[in-house]
Amino acid sequence: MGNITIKDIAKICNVGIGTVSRAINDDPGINEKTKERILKVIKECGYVPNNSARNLKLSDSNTIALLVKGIENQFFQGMFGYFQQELEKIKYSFLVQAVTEEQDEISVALELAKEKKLKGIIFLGGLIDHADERLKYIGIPYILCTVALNKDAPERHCSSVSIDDEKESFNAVNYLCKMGHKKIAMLTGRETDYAVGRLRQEGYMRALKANGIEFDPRLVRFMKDDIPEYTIENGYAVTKELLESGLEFTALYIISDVVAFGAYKAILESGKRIPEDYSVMGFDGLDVGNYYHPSLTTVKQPSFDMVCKSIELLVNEIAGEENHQKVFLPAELLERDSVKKLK
Amino acid sequence: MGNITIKDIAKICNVGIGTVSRAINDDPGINEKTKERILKVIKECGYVPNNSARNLKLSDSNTIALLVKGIENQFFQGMFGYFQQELEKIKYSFLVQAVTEEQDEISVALELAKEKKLKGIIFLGGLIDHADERLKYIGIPYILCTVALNKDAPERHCSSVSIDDEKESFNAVNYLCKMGHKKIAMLTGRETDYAVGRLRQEGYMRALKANGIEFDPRLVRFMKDDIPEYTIENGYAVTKELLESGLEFTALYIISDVVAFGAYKAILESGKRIPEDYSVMGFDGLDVGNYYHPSLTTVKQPSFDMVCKSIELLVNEIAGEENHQKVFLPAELLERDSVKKLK
DNA sequence: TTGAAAGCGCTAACAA
DNA sequence: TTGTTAGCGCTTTCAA
Repeated sequence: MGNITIKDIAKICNVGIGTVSRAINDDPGINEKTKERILKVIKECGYVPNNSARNLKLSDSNTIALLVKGIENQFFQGMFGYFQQELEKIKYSFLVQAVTEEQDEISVALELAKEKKLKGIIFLGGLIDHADERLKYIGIPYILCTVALNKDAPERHCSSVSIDDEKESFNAVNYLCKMGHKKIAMLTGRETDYAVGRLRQEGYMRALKANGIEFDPRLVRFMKDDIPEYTIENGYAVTKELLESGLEFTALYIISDVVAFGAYKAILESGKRIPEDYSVMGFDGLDVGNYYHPSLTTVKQPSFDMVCKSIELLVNEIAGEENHQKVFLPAELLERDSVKKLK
Repeated sequence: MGNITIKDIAKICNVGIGTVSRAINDDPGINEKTKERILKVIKECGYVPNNSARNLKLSDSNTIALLVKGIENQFFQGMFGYFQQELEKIKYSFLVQAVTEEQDEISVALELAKEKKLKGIIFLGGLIDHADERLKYIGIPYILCTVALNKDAPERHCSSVSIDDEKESFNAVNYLCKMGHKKIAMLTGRETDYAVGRLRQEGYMRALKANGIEFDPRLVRFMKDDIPEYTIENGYAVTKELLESGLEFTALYIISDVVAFGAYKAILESGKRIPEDYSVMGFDGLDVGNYYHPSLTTVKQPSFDMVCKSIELLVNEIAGEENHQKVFLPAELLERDSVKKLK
């Protein structure tokens, strides 16, 4: 019996469907008594309005959607709550749409925008190295959040919010150098990666140079192609290889915290200690890093600020602002216990 | 210009809207040439069909929805892929809908069922201790997956798939006893919990009894009320208190792996070792437990089997089967490195 | 192989 | 304060 419609309710209550609609939608121009009576019947019948019909009719919603490519990404997950909370403050409703690895986020965005009559879209992840011209058909404001911006990347016709990957990576490695490390290995993205992985590697190389350290390509290790990219499994496998190579190093700089946790396992399992034998530095600033032993020193991405800035830019654009901005927010080095100072 | 409709396309192509619809939907009864021509125009115009209109018109879909309460739950996340893959095999489309802590999963289910004309719903998490009579209005088959079934819980008018929490918990603690442990502490759910926490605690107590060990209530610790329930933070806080209490114990049995990771931190931070000073046993069987040091001995819930069985029951019900079943699947004890054999 | 038209369930404008 | 009605964009008969 899932097929009761507004018509049935109207009939039962002996009113017009317009009146039922008014009761449902808290319309001011309705008699309290009538409303109560209708609501009572609705409850008794278990009537639920059909959202498709509603969306179809409504000329616009007040909804902003968050399109997440990589919903399992812990760093992203930490941001959902912030989005929800901040969007609620300014009276937008909020919708999270997960996009799988295989799905095309542009198609999803296009469809969703129409179906839900969205006011705006925030892309979280994905869209890395292609600007798709179909985006121009989207017809509503959208913004890219936490998307690594390769300098060679195609120009986009929208605003974006991210960190400056090259610079923050430089700072991280520079910190390791200042702590006395001279042999610093790095775990980065896949060898073919031209986004985050490349940018952070560039920062690494610049920091070495600035500290007069010669770059040793053997100390840079790429995520394996046959394992999902930024995972604990991949970190474990790559670190194990690095350790077995017999190459000397005192610090290991890793492109993401999750990968670093895999490195922890490989190091500890080999009988070595952190940070006594190897210092480890991560990137992202996941809370869970506090709960590893020793707690992970890392670069914390300003997720809350990124959320706020993204919303601000998007809302401005919804309000008519036409200038697109590329905003880079500063990250923060979190000194915890996994890096040792060398004399 | 996000407002192109099927009508516009029809006009441009000089055909009826019916023909455009046929082109979009791969309808057999359409001339190949016409179809190509229309598809070309559609692409050029960036036309995207409106799903609301489509859903409204369609008399039924072929979609099964997964309603997840607690999308951040790692154990659940591990199941998404399985659902996707298994549902695809039998040609159902698949939809994940996250339900937040505050949302009412029944309302969400009711709305979604109508909006998307669903064939069936799988509830993952939530719905623990209340059977809501509104569910009878849902009008389509649904099933409860991984929901702890308290024996006192209200009778439900649907099938369910889960493990036998009491029994598996008994096995886990019995194993610790067989390994020579006599002082076994337990970390369980909140003190007010009447679902998983209570059931697993009952298993714990029965195992102690079966092994002639006297129950010491001081060794049972509940998740703190001011911290999200099954989290690493809570595990850390509770374990820290337990350690500081000075109570003696050689093994710590923990209601969930994630909570156990928090316990790891508290133990290691206090200068003690696992398993030399304290053996630790988790519950769930998360892969990530392999990457802690030492790897976590735990009870693995048969997530893949649970997915398959849930789908099987649901599909049978969609096909007309009327008997509801409560299925309990066996869990598996994963012996890894965090439990030491005492002489 | 095609076009015209009905109607899915709802909201909102208009009339009463 | 209420009922009636047009029409949102689509699919699917029915007739041509």
